[in-house]
Amino acid sequence: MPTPLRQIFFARNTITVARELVGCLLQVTGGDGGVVAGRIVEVEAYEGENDPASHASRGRTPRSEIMFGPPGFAYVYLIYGMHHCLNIVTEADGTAGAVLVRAVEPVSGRELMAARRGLDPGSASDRDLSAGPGRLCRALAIDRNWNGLPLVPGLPDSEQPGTGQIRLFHGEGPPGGPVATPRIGIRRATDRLQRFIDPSTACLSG
DNA sequence: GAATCGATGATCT
DNA sequence: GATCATCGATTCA
Repeated sequence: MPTPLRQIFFARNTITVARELVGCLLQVTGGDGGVVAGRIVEVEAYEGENDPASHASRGRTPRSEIMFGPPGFAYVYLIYGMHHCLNIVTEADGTAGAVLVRAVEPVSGRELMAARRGLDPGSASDRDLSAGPGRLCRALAIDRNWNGLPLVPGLPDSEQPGTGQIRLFHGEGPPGGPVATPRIGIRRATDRLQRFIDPSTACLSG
């Protein structure tokens, strides 16, 4: 396994980080000890107070506080009462920003992902397993207990009960670079091309 | 295959 | 009380 991405990777402009995350490997050790990994194929960049679609757009609140903190931590929240979304905090400490991980292509632990999703591993497509932020969190067994978990080595683990470990590794990006498109499922700032995808995969949401 | 719609709870006004 | 960075079941074709 190559060297994990370190905190300095995330301590940069949110859009730059989002672009460069496409193709990286996401490896998750669940609270149950199961290990799964996927290649990131779809992300969205959410900036701070100048991005109307961002949870940080109205300044610091109990929920958005994590986005203003140091980079390389998980921001996990519940949406529509039933789905979790995984974000990675970006920018320097004090500046808000995060990248939403919207889809991964399963690389290992496919059977465990299918079991967690309640699908038959034989007939489920990669897209069924982990395309879409809610599906992805389900397949990776991530819930809001993981909020605030460090995703990079060298930081003190927050030792949240019932959580595991997330690590990211450099990977092969798309040949022509990631493609920028409008973000999905939002109402504000829909003109911004801040969704980045690997166009060569069938494992995309939306 | 495309369109529609309900579930369900934290967050913010 | 309205909103929401979603998903899956259902309906119609």
